[in-house]
Amino acid sequence: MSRPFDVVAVEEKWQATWLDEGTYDVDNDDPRERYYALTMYPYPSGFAHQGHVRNYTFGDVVVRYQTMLGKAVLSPYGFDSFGLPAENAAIKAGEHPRPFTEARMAELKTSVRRLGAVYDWRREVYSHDPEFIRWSQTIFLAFLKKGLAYRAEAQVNWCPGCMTVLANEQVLADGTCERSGDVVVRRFLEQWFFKITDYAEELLKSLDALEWPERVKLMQRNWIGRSEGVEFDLPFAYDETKSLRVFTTRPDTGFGVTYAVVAPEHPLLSILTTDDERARVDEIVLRASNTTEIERSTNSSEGIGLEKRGAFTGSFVINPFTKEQVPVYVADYVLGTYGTGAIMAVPGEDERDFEFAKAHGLKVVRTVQPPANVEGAYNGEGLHVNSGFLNGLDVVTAKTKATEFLVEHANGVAKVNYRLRDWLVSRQRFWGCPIPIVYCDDHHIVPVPEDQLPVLAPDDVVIDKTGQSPLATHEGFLNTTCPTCGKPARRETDTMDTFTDSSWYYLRFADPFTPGKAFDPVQAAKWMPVNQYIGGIEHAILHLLYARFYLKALDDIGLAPGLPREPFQRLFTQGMIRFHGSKMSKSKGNLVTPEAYYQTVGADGLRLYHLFAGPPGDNLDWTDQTDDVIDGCGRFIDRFYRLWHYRDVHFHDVADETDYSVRQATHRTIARVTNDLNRWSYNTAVAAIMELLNAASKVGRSKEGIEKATLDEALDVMATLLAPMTPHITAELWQERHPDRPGVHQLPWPVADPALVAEETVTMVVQVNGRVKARLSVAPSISESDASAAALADATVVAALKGTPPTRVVARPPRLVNIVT
RNA sequence: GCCCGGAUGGCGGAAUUGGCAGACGCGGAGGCCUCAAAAGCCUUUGCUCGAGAGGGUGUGUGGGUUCGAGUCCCACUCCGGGCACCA
Repeated sequence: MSRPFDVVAVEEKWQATWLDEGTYDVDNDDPRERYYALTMYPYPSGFAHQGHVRNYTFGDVVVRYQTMLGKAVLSPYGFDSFGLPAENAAIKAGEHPRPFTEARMAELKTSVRRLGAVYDWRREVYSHDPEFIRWSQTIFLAFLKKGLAYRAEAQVNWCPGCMTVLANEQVLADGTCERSGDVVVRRFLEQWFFKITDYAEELLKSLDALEWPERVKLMQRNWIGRSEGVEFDLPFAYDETKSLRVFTTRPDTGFGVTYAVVAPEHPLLSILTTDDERARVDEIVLRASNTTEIERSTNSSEGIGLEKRGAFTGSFVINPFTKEQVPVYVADYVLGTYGTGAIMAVPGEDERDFEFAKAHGLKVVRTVQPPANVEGAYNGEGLHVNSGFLNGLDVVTAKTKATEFLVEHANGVAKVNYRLRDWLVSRQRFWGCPIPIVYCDDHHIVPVPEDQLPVLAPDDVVIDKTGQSPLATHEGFLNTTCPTCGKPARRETDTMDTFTDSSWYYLRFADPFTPGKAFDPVQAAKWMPVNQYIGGIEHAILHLLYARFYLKALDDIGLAPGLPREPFQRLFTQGMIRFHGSKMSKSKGNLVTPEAYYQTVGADGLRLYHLFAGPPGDNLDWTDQTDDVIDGCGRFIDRFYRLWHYRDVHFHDVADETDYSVRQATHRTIARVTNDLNRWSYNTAVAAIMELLNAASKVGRSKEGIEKATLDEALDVMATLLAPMTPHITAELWQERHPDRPGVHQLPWPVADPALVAEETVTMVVQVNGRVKARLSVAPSISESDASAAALADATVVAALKGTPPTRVVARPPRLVNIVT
């Protein structure tokens, strides 16, 4: 592309200006109305790719637009710089992860600056900064003190090859480790947890008030998984003083309980198991303990070996509804970690119970009358049958009655259960925030005193290819003394999940200035909550849930007084970029870097493309046509540049009707673009400005020409509207024409003149039997009868009617009249 | 399997409340400028019948509600995403 101006020079000039002058630095005591715009801080993966470009373009439009609306906009930048990829890359290169990570940070920083995205760089944070680590550890210890952090034995995915715990995502579908290929086993390990389950109800309830995409809220609701039911006792048949406690959401189906099931991990299992059955039960328990949860579920979805996944224990319990004895089974389809780890099985109304009953020849009793032709389990609405005192009742009523019955006769208690589990934060990794704990033989778990924080990982670690946690083998780090008694002690060698860093970084951004504090709540409160959070949909659950939990917990332990309990008021999730159909990512080697485009269409052209290509929330396909569209965006900027310099424009002196129509278009564009920006419809905002340029250009270049003031107004408005989107060229052109005025980005956002937005005449469509026959120009205030009369008087309409009298005339003035014959 | 979202020209997409389908852009066709090209500019472009005026048809498929449906309802197909034994 040949451009009418030097793109690179213009863009570099303004990038330097914004950076040197700190144009977008904001102080905590700024008197203007506040706006906190935050783009999720990135994992530093090197130079930016199109996903970053898209992300930071959207963020930058928000920052610049809100600034022009007169607000003090907080726009910080930082790095989620701990994490597995750096550790793995460092192992591969035989390097320490820090220089590796910092080199990638420098690269990404170069990229975002070159894009023209503006930040208050004084507030930059990164997770591996010793100061950030200090406060992450302080928060951990505060959680510990208030009982929100605890240590417990947990079943984890353990890779024997890597000698470490794996996250579920790191275990492949066939149950092997994604890195070493070893078969992953389940293992009990002492691990640190955060008590996020204490907040399940609040996390669920306060979702309602958030201006987030509904699907993200829905995903979180499902993840939390609230369910209401009853917990009650099934007495042992041989000894009614003992009982098996179960949880159900369907107490109304109690008459259909034909067996009970306990999880392989259930504490009463050995008591329930008779000698005759012990061998078969042990087999189930062994199998379950060697199988990951992923495998367990894979088996079920493929329907493999249900009869092998459970066995009779030899014992019976009494169904409190029927007083009948029912057998107790052990099966791995019941989870030890949910509810009471035991269930009442109702094969008539529960599909899993039905399948299991079929495989084991157990009795099936229907308690809710299903519609005709239902074969298997039926869990829908219906009237109760075979259910004693519940017969004839609908499900809701029967639930209430059955709950009352269980409360009275079976130690029943109404109970709410959540699918959400406590957050396991221990990672057997090196490149993360060390957990600040010391283990002493006498004093057990001892927190590292605050004046000894931060606990930093030593630099001279050997990171070799075994993948063994380097901290556990580093004698100098591992061996310490007990802060309480001074005797030799061991340090905790696990690090924290990196999601802990991203759970509070937004608070540090709000106030990284107050010495001796992670953040001063009074200062942070000036910015919080984040008004607009922008990021990828892949963080819909974990990051956004953990961050919500953190802020609530910080408030409850007294570290965040006066702050809101929700961090992110408005959330926007942008779509992914796909490259010929598959996800664009570094690991797939299909990155399209922005560098080449900076030379041709510039950052402005590339930004315009990302804004124009489609709805910001939709996925974007990078195809063979993409470069053509990007060139088109560059051409648009060039056409704007030429019109700005009156290229081929003719002027006339006295404004006429055509000029008036240009003025109308100008003000209507202000209204449209403002509305579009507020509703995240950047693609239509760009289209509206293109239309205005087309219209002004057409009139200006016509033989009759244009009045200068009219064209200048249109051009100034276009520059202002484009300023958040294509900041470089608009800043340059504005400075050129208005050297004495403030820069375009310091201007107030334009306001449309209502008189020019209002329409004097509108096109009214006349239909005959729903087909358009005529278009009439009418006043917007036209009455129903006038509209009908005008329609019926139209010659084309009369011709189309061919004398047939209308049976009905539907008038919807001023847009439409439909004549029905 | 369950739960969500989506399907509009050759392509990306627009149509905010049920009221002119296809804004804007890409691509295509024709033209102007030029010795020629690039760049730029102009015209045109859903499909189809017609020389034309004009007509028919058209928003994944089938049905429905309505004077009127891309938009609402029912059933289905395909695509994308989330969860995956949570009792």
